[in-house]
Amino acid sequence: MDKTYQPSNFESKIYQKWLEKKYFSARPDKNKKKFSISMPPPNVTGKAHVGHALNNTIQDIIIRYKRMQGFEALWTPGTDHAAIATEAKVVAALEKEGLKKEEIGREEFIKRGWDWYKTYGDIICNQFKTLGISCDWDRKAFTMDENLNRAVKHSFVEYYKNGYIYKGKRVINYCPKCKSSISDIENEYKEQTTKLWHIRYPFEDGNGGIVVATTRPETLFGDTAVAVNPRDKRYKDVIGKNVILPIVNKPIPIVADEYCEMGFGTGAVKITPAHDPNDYDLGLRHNLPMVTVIDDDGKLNENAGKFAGLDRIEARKPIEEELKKLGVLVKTETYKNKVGCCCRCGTMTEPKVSEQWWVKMSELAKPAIEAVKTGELRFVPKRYEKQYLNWLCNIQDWCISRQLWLGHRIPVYTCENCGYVDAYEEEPKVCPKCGKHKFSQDPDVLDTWFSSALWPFSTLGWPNETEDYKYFYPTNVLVTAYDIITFWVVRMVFSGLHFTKQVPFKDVVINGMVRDAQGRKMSKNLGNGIDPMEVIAEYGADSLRLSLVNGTSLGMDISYSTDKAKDCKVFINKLYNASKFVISNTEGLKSKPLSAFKLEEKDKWILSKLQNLIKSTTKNFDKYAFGVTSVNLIDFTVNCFCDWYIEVSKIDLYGNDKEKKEKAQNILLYVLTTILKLFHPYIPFVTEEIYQNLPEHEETIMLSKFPVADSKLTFKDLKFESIINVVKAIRGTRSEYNIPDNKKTKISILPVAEEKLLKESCDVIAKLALGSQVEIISKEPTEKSAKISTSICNIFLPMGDLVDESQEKERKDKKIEELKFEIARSEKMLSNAGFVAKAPKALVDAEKAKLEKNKEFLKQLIDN
RNA sequence: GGAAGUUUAGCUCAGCUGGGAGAGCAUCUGCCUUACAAGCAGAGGGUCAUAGGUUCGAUCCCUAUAACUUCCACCA
Repeated sequence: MDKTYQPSNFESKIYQKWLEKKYFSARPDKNKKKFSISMPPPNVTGKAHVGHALNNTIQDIIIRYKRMQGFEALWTPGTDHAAIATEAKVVAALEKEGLKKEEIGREEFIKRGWDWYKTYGDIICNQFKTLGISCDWDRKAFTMDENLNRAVKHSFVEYYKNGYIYKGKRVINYCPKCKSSISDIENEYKEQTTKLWHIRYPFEDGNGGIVVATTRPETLFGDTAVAVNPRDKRYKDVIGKNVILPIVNKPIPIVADEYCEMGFGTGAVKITPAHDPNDYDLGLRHNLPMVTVIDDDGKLNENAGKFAGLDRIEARKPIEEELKKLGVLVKTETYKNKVGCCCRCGTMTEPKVSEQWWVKMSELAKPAIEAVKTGELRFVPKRYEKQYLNWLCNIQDWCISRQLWLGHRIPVYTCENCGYVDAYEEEPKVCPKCGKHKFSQDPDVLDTWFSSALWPFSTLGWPNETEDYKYFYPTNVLVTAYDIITFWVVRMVFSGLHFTKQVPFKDVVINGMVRDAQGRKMSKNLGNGIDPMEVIAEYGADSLRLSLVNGTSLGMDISYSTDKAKDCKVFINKLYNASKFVISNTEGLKSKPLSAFKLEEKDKWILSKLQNLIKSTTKNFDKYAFGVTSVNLIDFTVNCFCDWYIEVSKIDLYGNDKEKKEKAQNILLYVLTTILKLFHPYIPFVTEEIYQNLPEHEETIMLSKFPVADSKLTFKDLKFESIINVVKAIRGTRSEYNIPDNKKTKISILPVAEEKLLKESCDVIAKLALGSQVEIISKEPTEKSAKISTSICNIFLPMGDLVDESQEKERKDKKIEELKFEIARSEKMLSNAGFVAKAPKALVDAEKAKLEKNKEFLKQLIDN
């Protein structure tokens, strides 16, 4: 082993070995229980970020834990083609070459897409590998793979034949930059400061009129009515009349509709059915014509007259000028509102009437709601089920068509001869209606989430009933961030329930978002993103992994800075060094069962604590409470094992008693091995590295058996605790007297209880409390000493003239005060009739015992 | 407008079914003690956001308030 912990020396080597030995691979095995996870597939658009690292670390902890418990543990990795995002990247790459996608054509563009998928898919997967995650890479899937495409087509056709998919015209969100429709959840509302234009629409005689307030003057050309509230007295008399649409000079009606809020603006709204979802509905109610004024590029079209060709936003200024000129611009005011933006590119989306493919949601949503209500599907933490239910209970139909080239093409074909339209899993050869052979396929592709929705089962071979599918499906747990509950979790659940009649996973574990040290979102604009690869390069993958989960609680956001990885590296270094100590002192050891040895108090202490640690680790892992578990593991390693047991063990290791030495070696090795195994899911590399250097070990730690608590190694009444207290008391007093650690002192102990224990522990006390000599005495020494009282003994540090009488008195008085306070507190509690009557008996008894003990201690203190 | 979350040490956060407030980092003091100076030992530091309530007992449960965050819906 290296002198110091240097992760880069072994991490990639170990990973390579794991891969070669196929430790990650899982195959159906009837003799074992299975445990399966499908990895949320990262997009092939970019590099891994810290969020991926967190998400994958959690999954890896789970899967490694289960694998060590003997489950046939499958973790399926893969990537997502992210239709819209990838298309944008490929378009941008083309632009650099001075090309447009139309110029190279659909086929060539798709080819370029595949180059992209390959390159970036490999990049992100390789980055994931450096994290040390143990997914079965041989099963790596991609949402555009042929078998997944088959699953997409199969499910589409199934939905289609059963009437869940339909084509419909309505207002959708259209991104003029991506040149595609997007679904409602992809439309993000962002606050902006703009103007509110108050425009007068004159009556037909050219006088008066109605003033409307709008944030979108450029849609004026598409106005086909002005609406007012029917109960609005101000406009009672004008309903049914016409006003003249300025610039266009066209009469449009004033209609009455509850949609108008009387209190807002002037109470009158211009209605543009082609460019606003609410206006569209209102238009339908009032039978209004629809006039489209903005084209697919976001520019005004011929209906805007001389403004045609202008960008929708840029057109505002000249339109304002024109309105001013016409004398119909009443006023403008600054105004804050929210506008829909494309979640991929941030461009303001354009509500647009168009014909798209939809999935009818109301029926599909029902079983998905039930699954949570019955507990078949469980969210951890539970509160996230509200987000899920809230969305599903108010669900709208899902717009699944995208006007893109990358992605799964919609398998709907039209017979060019008779016009018969249908969905087909395989490209149709013969028209079932007319028998002719020429078809045209729908040009659109599917929303990327359509294929992701099938992920947990399509990656296992569905729609075929493969062995994998039968054995591993449904998966056990899904780990994902809360931001895609609606995008993805919901859709997997209803798709899974519909197609496989089962929930695709039992537990949904929600991890938080990783933010920067100030709690801000990591973003390119702020430049505050942390590259996990850089963290790994500097501190190692184990440190990164541990730093992302240690001390966190599930579902909470994490403010991350690389300092955390540094802190973890410091700890791992500690573990590494402790291991080196154990290994160098157990060379060639043939271990024996610990029952073969006569255990002392210190041994019982560490062994009992370890059994409790095993129990709590298992319990917490089963609850997905990884944050608290690693804190406990670190605490035990540092504060029990390193600080006390290792130090104490040196007495036996370097002493002359052979049996004691062998016992110490066995216990050290057992405790270390157990710690390594408990820690392995968090820090797989370093634990494997150390494990391989142990005098006894199996082929790999990752397939070794996860520790189980041994009741034979669990003891009650851990007396070593009082020795620890003695040591701490001496150390404290030494520090009080400013005795430097390089100066040892004589320690005399006058027992008041546990005399045998104290006698046996003289060497321990000498070692840990820097005693030049430790003696058990039967009466107070005559030498001038500092005196320390503990519950089992009085301790004397003979220091001659250094002893400060007032300090001594102060310490004694302080201790007496403390005890008196404690006693008063206990007496108060016990004299409270309510407490004695209602509190649990064990608690009352414990309080009584404590009171007695303290009273005795106090008496002893005062008497001496 | 609807919903959820957060508020605990200087900082970042833990705190399981209500029974004496914890960690890491930072700070101060002393030590190169043969696993570790990336270390060891000791110390200081908190009205658990505020106000009520329930309870023998509240950081924890309930109500209200304040600040911040997130999700959903969205007013021209």
